[in-house]
Amino acid sequence: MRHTKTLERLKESGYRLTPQRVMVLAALAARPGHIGVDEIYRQVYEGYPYIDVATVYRTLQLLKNLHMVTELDVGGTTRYELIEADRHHHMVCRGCGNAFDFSPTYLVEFRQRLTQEFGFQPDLEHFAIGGLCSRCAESL
Amino acid sequence: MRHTKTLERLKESGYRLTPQRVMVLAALAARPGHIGVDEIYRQVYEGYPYIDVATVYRTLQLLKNLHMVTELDVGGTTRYELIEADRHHHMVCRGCGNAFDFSPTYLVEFRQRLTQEFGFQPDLEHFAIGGLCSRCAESL
DNA sequence: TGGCTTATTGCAACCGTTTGCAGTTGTGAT
DNA sequence: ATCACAACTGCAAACGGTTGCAATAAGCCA
Repeated sequence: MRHTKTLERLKESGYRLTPQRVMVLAALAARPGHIGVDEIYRQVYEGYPYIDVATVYRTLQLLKNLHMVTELDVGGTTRYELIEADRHHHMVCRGCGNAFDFSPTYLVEFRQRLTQEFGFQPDLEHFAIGGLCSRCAESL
Repeated sequence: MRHTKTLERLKESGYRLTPQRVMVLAALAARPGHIGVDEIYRQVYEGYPYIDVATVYRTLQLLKNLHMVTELDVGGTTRYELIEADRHHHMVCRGCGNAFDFSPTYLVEFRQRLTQEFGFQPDLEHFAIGGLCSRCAESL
């Protein structure tokens, strides 16, 4: 169970461990990578047809605030991913829609300059950048 | 008229110069800075009550694709801005919601590394980053 | 175990944005 | 000036996501 620790953390944070939340987390854990709300909803629905989309959205919102999932905009559709130990950022290709990872070290210089020169503290935890991957760039 | 050139460019690109489009551009030009769809809609409505929100959205989408406006997400609400000669990026404060500008030079190192090491070509034209401005950071 | 409190849920209505469609209108050619 | 045609519009319906509310149930304590 990849999400057992996440469940414990939820409880420790003072939130209730409802079946709906467990099932949403199970759905997130079942499929590695970025998964859409509709997929989560469908999977939970299989085991519990009384589930409401609103609950799925509220759960995802909660998990996002607790930094347990990342919200990621992939070509117009919002997708979610369980946060694992190894933090990374995303490059989302506007050609094929795939998401690639890159290390936070790529942004340290950028962050430093904004902080030093403007006193601005950028949110870079869940940072994603659009663009064109090498394969799609070739096939143009 | 700050947007006369934009109008000409629209026509040159093969798009029709409809009254609705002219009025949307006028609304964008009337107020400097970032402006919301509702404000644009209301202002156009004053002079032409048959205008539909869908038309406003479609026009903004078109102008965005032609790189004549920037779309900017300021604390959950989407805002638009006419692109003028001096390009800049945005820092959006999650405390006060204000948007500050910074020069594209801040991102050259970041872009170079992504391109060289992954072959990924990031879209940085209309780049915005969330965070906390110095004033809001102080008052915490 | 049972009862209390309050977070959480399902429902339905809502919001901002997008889309299909049939009618309209800008534009370029005649 | 008129015509023809595709681009464009307004409308209404749809979409993804959010919110207010009354009913439910998780967690805690006795």
